[in-house]
Amino acid sequence: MNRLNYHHLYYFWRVAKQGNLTATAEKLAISQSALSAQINQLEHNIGQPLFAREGRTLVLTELGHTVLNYAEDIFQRGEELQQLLKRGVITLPSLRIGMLSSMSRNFIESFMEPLLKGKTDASFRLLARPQPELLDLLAQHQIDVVLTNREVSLSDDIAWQSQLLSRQAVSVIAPAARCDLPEYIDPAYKHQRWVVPGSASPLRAAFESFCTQHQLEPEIVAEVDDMAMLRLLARDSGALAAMPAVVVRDELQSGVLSKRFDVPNAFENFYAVTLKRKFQHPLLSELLQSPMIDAIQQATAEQQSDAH
Amino acid sequence: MNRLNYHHLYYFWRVAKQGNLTATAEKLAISQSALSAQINQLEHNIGQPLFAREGRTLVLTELGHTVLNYAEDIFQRGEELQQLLKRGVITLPSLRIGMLSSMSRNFIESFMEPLLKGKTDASFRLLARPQPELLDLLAQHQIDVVLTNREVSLSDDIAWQSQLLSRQAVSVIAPAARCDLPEYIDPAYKHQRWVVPGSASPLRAAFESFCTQHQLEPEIVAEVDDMAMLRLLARDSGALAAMPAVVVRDELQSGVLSKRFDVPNAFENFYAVTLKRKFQHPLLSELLQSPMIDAIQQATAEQQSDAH
DNA sequence: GCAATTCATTCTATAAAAGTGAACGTAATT
DNA sequence: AATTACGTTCACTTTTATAGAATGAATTGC
Repeated sequence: MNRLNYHHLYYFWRVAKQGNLTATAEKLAISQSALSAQINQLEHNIGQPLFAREGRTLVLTELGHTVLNYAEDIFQRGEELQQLLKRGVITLPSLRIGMLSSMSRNFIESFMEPLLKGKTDASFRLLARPQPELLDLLAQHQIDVVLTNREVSLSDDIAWQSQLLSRQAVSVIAPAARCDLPEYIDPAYKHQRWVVPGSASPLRAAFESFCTQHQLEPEIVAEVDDMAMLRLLARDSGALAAMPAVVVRDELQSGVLSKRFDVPNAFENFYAVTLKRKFQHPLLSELLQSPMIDAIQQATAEQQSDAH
Repeated sequence: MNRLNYHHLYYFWRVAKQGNLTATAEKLAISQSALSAQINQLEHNIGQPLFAREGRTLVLTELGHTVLNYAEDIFQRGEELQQLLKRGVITLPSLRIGMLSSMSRNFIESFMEPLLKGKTDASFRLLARPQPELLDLLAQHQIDVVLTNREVSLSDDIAWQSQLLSRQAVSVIAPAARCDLPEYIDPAYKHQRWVVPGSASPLRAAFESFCTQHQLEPEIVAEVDDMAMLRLLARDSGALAAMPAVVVRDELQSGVLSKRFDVPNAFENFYAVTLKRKFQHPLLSELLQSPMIDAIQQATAEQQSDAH
């Protein structure tokens, strides 16, 4: 390998982010043959493939992912420079946050609090998608962080970095009209109508095991994957709900709903998943070490030791 | 400006660091005419000069310095990538430390302590030079940090960042044979032989004013700019010495020398000067926030409040 | 299951770029 | 005043990038 050709690397960066040669060629306003040739040259110089040609699509190899990480650092900084040269000021790029569709909006909101009331002038973008798509976007550096309540499984060629942000107990939530129900498990709960998380959720499993243990025979009115939806149903269906209290924070405060008790040993975990990279978006670094996170983690630690 | 040409930028980087077109062209194994043309194109694309042609030399403009900062981030990361691709491992580049020749070696050593006994496998390079040369090297990104006891004056086009590391009291140091001398200012000090810092040093000024104030009439045996030399003279000349205690830390500990008292309101400041950059060498970040620095700064704060 | 479609690769010719070397212009040096 | 050091300019050559057409291989649609 002679000297790294930064234009080849630039093309690689664009293609790897896009995941598609034809579309990238169009964006770059060159022919796909040219683009293909340039990327081949890069691979040839390096001596190893960056893409695996699977069928008619390009998939990053492990090395490809590594190189993409570097390229991301290099060209993000380059884009910043270009902006500076054009406009005379540096504006931080938006922080791109991906959230799992089914997550609690309240949780997300409190996570982003420093951004909202921030002295920072930077903007952010937020998108809600299913988990696999989020991880794809993350791998391609289309987003900076994924907020999820599902653990990520380790992948061969991508170095995820997963930070536990918070651990919420699952609570039994009742409408105001049912606040006669006791604040502990009791035969009164034996035959009740419930709205519960979807069966894909670990919360649901915990709830089911809790029912079995205490011989509850719940009538499941609705099972819903989406926490925002679950919240509405908890509020409006008249049924009991099993869910993390944070989801209905506002309603608990206003008294529309009331929490009866926590389901023991049932937790929802919240994770921030990022790629292992040298240079993190400065706003993200701020969020991940914000005092709110510390508070949550401390509380989490207490919960855990309480559980003992 | 179309799209940033990274090869132009690369050449610019090399030339700006070297400060000389001909030599850079030779290193890059291209003709200087080619190099000149490429850099002209970069400037033409940007629309503004990056170098001022002063006589027969190239001097970075203010914009040039800004661009160099970005280029440094970009291509240092690129070099890392190349190394990874070639050797399969990432080894941190050496941390390049510039020290003012006249500084206390003990101070430098304690500053670098985390590096020496570090779990880190990274190496460092250390060079001692006069202040202006150090600042030049820093501006050209040839070194990562300058350790100095002389304040840096603000420059038009370079954004220095100067961090006060430590503040050392100036002490009166005596050979073991003279430890009969009192531990406070006393007529006994009126006629003594002294070795003292050179007249360029603020320490010397402080010492002189101290002498005037207490009507001492010192016989100056030697005045020396270099702290390492001063240390040797303090140890071997038999004369008293005015210097920061840290310089002769070892001798004080072993009892070869003894500290009589601190000269009031006379301090030597130690600064770490860096360029304002987004991505600092990781080892440097470590050093600048090491517990040793905290300790020193705390002690400094106490000294300062003591002085009140 | 066969055409149509999508997406990447390969090949050749051409256009664009980066490169050389000699000549030139200035400032500093002797 | 001659020499040297260093950067620029110019005419020319070499290298590299690109377009476009042809090819191949995997999906998609009927």
